[in-house]
Amino acid sequence: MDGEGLSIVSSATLASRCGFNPAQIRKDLAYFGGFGIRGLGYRVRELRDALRRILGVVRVWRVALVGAGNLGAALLAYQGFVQLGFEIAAVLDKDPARTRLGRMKKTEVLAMEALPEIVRQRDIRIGIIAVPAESAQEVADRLVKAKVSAILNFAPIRLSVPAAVRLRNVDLGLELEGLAYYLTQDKRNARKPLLRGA
Amino acid sequence: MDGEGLSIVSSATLASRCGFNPAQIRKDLAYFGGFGIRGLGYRVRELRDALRRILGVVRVWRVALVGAGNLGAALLAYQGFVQLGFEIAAVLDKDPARTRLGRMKKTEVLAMEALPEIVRQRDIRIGIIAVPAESAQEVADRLVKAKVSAILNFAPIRLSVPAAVRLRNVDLGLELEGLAYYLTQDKRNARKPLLRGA
DNA sequence: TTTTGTGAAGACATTCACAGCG
DNA sequence: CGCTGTGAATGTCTTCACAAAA
Repeated sequence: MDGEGLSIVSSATLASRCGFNPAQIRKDLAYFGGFGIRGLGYRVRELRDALRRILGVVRVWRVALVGAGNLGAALLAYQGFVQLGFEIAAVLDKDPARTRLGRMKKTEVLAMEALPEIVRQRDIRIGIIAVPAESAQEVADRLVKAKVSAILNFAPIRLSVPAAVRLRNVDLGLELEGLAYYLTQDKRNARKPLLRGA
Repeated sequence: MDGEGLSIVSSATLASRCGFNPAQIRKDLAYFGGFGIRGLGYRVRELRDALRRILGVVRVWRVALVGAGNLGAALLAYQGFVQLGFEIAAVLDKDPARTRLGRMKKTEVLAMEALPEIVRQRDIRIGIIAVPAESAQEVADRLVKAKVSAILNFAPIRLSVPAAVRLRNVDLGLELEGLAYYLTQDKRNARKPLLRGA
């Protein structure tokens, strides 16, 4: 909106732009401290800066990416991260030689053994798991031992980590399943007695 | 569980395995029709089959993947899909020649012009958007025009599509932001007066 | 005026606790 | 007995509606 030259925005506009209810927007923003102006709305820049601060995006978070296969390469190439204040400060792989990115992108791929050292040296706080399901728990354990505070997991498996470690899962298969569920509800697939029986 | 030789499972076991409350498990399963046995639990295979039917995973869903860059390649390589009943029946790209996968994987990359035809021919119902944010809305429009019923969007942008089309978003940046938010709450980053002011 | 911030109402979700059934 | 299925109780989230403020 700042780019569009808007300097003020109302909860109603925000709501319609992102598909929520205006009251929702106000409640949520007010929860963090009420930086709107009655009768007017929210100053766009001020709001943006406040949200950045709240989300913790003012500082740069250094991230360790574990798994340099296709998904790892995609994440490494993903532009969005930088803008949001994330820096992939290290890429590791069980087998650094046989990766999909080699030394392309000028990123050296390290062996897993280097993890504790590199996390400490580069003050890394977040780990991304982009390895197959089989090795995901082991990688998670290593990340925890290396003292990252948060993990973003792309492996389709439920990891167990200490409560103190923030864990977030992105399961691509589950996302598709969610869509499939709604599709089966629709017209075409008749509402057969779904349940019971073979 | 079937693989582990378990033939019966209780809501309590299910709950502890996936981190929910037993009552929650029972409520949710009962909502779809009550296929448990009182005093005993749920028959594992029966439950699995019922869930598959409910989720619509008994049939194979054909998917069109748009965008053959890094992310597209990662999705194409992702094993999990097949097992869940998804088949990437077509890969398209604005510029089929300059893709990250070329003709590797034996998957031919088609030009966008082929979309309507291929969707019809191969009975594709789901589209995956793995293109940069700039072109995502255009791709979405094309998918809608080609009559897919659902879209899984990986571009970091809010798409607008007709209500009849199921839309699901996976925003990698947002996932990280969520983690960052919790990290800022923790010990280290002191709870400075977050709000107001520059 | 206009639009925020917010109690109160309403909707929705989770959990409890127990009747009912195998 | 043991465990499901389910009303009732509790808790949480969303929306309404309006006083307060610019």
